[in-house]
Amino acid sequence: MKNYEVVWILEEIADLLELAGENPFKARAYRRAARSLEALDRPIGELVAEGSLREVPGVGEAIAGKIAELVTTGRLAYLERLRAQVPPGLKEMLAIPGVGPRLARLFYEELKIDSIAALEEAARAQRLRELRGVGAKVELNILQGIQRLRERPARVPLGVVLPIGEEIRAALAGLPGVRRAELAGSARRRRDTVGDLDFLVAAEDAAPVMAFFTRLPVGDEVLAQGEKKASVLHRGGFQMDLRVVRPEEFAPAWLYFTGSKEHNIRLRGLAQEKGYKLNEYGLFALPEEKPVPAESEADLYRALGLPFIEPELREDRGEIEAARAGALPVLIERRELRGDLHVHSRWSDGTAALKDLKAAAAARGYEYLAICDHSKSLGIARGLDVQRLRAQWEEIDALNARGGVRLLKGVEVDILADGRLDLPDEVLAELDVVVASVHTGLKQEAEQLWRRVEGALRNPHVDILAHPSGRLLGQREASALDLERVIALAAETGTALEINSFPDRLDLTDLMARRAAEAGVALVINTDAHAVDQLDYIEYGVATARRGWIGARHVLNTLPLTELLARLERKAQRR
DNA sequence: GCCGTTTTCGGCCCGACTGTTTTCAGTCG
Repeated sequence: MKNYEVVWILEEIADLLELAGENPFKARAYRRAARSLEALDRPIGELVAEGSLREVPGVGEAIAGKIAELVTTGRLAYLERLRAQVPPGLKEMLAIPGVGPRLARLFYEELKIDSIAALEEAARAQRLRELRGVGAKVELNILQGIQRLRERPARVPLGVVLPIGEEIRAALAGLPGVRRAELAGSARRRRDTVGDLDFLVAAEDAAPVMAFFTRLPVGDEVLAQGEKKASVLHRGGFQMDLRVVRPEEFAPAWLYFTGSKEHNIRLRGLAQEKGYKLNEYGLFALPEEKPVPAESEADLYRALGLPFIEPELREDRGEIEAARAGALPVLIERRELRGDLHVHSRWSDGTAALKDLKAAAAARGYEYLAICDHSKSLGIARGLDVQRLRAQWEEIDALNARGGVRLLKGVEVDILADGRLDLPDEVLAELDVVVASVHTGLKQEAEQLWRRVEGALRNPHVDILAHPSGRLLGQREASALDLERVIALAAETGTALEINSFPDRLDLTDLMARRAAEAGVALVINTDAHAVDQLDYIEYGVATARRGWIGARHVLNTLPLTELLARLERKAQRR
């Protein structure tokens, strides 16, 4: 059983406990355990086998017992009892904005409503308003909520919302009376997808900022509006939230609204231990609530006895413990990258000429750029055969003769459905960089996929496995390939794994990249750019790496050119 | 259900907004 399957089940138990009207702290305990296990860097089965499950924060005797049952038998009697007790439709109702466990339960107990469809019908028939605490407005909101649920895109890729967020942030920052405007929430933490875009503004007078925000041309509908807080639905279907605070409240507010929720809960717990109260307005010494001065987030962390924690780490995935122990990682920064090792040109399905890519790389301060066009089997992408590949080398040599950014001869060679590579070894041996990837047969069984990838990893000429899971955000799930096995073999063979920066890939994910780095696997942050401007996608790959606790020492394309080439050569010579 | 330089029992993060209410419950983040 996969870790994420255990996590889902614990979350389902939490939902069901809430719907059953159980002690809410019990449900929270299951959620906390789920969060801890999500961040675990080992298979849960191993912990069960060695009896160390209870060392995981939030996992006590009862939950450990249930996980053990689940992992060893594949079933959980407790869950089955809960499922039998709570109709499945109640859980589905929780997805409707404005419907929580109490309302779902009320609808079921009083009106026997056990599905979204039945709820919609009852709301239309105006039967919900008969219930105590429910009026016409709630009924209307539920109908709109159901509508929105059907229309809304799930979470939106970071690469889509971040440019929008930055533009609006800049506009807010330019308003008269605004001292500061920043992104917060999951966009600031650089999660791969963003549910809603959060803005925080420091201003003495909130009214003009609220007025501007609720009348943005890109806004479709104002969902909520108070004196200092508003929510607007963006035309793209995602929600945008604004908070306006007084300038002296900015630091605690930014900390608070950046989250994650789980990180905040831990910080508040630490504050309590130290005799403080922490909220979005500041840190206060109890019992008289005397404010503790803090001009920055770093001041607040310091008051709690911690060093500054980078936003990308704030997920309660061990960063609090690491901070307390003085063991926070030094995270990679974009300027540390000396080149991009996976770029397409006009030679296959890219749009840019080699000379323009070279100029663009120079403009970004790079030392090298690997041209990795597709190999011939990818006909749809005008993949290169040996002859055209050699012709491309001539152009590369001519450009390199002029000095400046060094173009590396590379290829993105297809791992064919039968496991062979799409180019002969003797050709691969002549290249500076070989990136291998699976583009077809992504729906194969895990074992079949594994045999294909295993062959590529064991090939002495393959330097990098690109976009290992094959996922496309919002379009295609990760393949069944067992990435734990890939990581183990990549470590053994000295093959690097790619963090692909393309906004709908971000593959490896933050968590998998972290596991790979911890297993001693070298990582490469690439864009997979098919156009000049896409070289800037590198920002999202760097963000993913940072969320994976990764520093420059784990990443091959931080190496100077000669060291990089020596490192790539080393694998080929291991045989 | 978890957890403990106050604690093995009694707590468990905290506030804004909304809607239905005459003082608060539910939801959300």
